[in-house]
Amino acid sequence: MIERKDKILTAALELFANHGYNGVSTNKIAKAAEVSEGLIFRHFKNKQGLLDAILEQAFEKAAVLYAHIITEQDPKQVLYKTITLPFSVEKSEYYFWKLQFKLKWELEISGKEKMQPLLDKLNWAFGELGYEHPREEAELLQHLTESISSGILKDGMETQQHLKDFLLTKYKV
Amino acid sequence: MIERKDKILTAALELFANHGYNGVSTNKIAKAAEVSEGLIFRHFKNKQGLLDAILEQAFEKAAVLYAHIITEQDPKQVLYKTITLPFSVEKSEYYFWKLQFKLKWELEISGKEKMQPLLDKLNWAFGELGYEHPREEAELLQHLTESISSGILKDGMETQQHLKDFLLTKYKV
DNA sequence: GTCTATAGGATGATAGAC
DNA sequence: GTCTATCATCCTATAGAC
Repeated sequence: MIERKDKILTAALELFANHGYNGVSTNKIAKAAEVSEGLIFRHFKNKQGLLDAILEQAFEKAAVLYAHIITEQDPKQVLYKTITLPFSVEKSEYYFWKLQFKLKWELEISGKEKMQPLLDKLNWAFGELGYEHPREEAELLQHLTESISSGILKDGMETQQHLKDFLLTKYKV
Repeated sequence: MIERKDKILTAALELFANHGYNGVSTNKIAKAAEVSEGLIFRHFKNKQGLLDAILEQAFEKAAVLYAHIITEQDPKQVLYKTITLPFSVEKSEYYFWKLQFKLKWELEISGKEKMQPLLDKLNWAFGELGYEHPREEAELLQHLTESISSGILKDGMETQQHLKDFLLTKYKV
C-alpha cells in the first residue's frame, strides 16, 4: 500500500524538480498528492523539512552512482564510467537529478563536497594513464560531464548522445 | 540624476540574480530601491514586465560580447577569445551574467538560440585548424566554457584560473 | 494518521491624490 | 512621475475533531 507520506514526497519531488522550491506552494503539493495540506506539516514540520527529506533521498541515490565509479580499480574503466554516467541515469531518478541542478542555482546549494571523491578518483586515473596534468584533466572532464548532464536535462539525451561516443574515442576507452 | 526607474532596475537585477525570480517579492524590490511599491507597476505593468526589461538589457550586453568572437577572422583567435571570455566579464555585468544561469534553471529559459552563431563560429574555426571532428570539438568547448562560467559564478574566478591556462595550452592558442 | 477550518501574514496589483 | 492606502488572493503553518 502506498503511504500518504510517500505520495507527498513523490508529488513534491516532481513539482520542485519542474518549478523550483519557491515556485511551488504547499497547497499545490497537497493537491497533486491528493492529500490535505495540513498533513504535509504533520509529517515534515514545514516546507523546508519536506525539501530536506527529498534531498536526503537524492543524496542516497547519488552516492550509489558515485560509489560505482570510486570503487573501480581499472583507470580506463574510471573514465568510461564517468563519461557514460549521465547517459545511464534511470527515468525513475530523473526528477532527483533535475532537482539537484535546479536547487544548485535557486538556493545555491552546491553539493561540491560530494563531488570531491569523484574528482580525486579521476585525478588518480589520469595519473595512472600517464597524462601530464592529471588534476586539470580531471577537472576538465568533470566540467564536461556536468555540462553534458545539464544538456540532457534541458534538451534531451538524444542531443548529447554523439558527444558520449566522441569522448569515449578521444580518451580511448 | 539617477531616475527612479533605473533604481528599480538595478535593485531588481541584484535581487533576482541572487535569489531568483520567485524568491523576490515586489515589496522587497521596492524597499531595496527606496521607492514605493506601486511605482514598479506603473513603470513595468507587472512583475514579469520588470523581469523582461532586465532580460532585454542582459541580451544586449551578451550580444556585444558574442559579436567580439563572431566577427573574428583568425580561427586561433576565435578559440582564444572563447576560452578567455568567461574570465573577461566585467564586475558591472556580473549580475546580468548570474541572472542568465539562474533563470535558465528556475524558469527554464534556455537562451540556446543565442549560442548557435557562437557554436557555428567554433565549428568553422576547428575546421580551419584541421581538426577531424570540428562539430564535436565545438560542442565540447562550448560545454566547457559553460561549466567554467558556472564555476566562476559559484566559487569565484580564482578557482577556475588554472583551467584557462591549461585550455590555452591544450588548444595551442 | 488524516481531515477540516482557520489564523496571520505576505503577495501581486490597482485607485486616487499630489 | 511618485506616493499612500487598499484589495483580493495566496501562502505557510496551527488547532482540533475523527
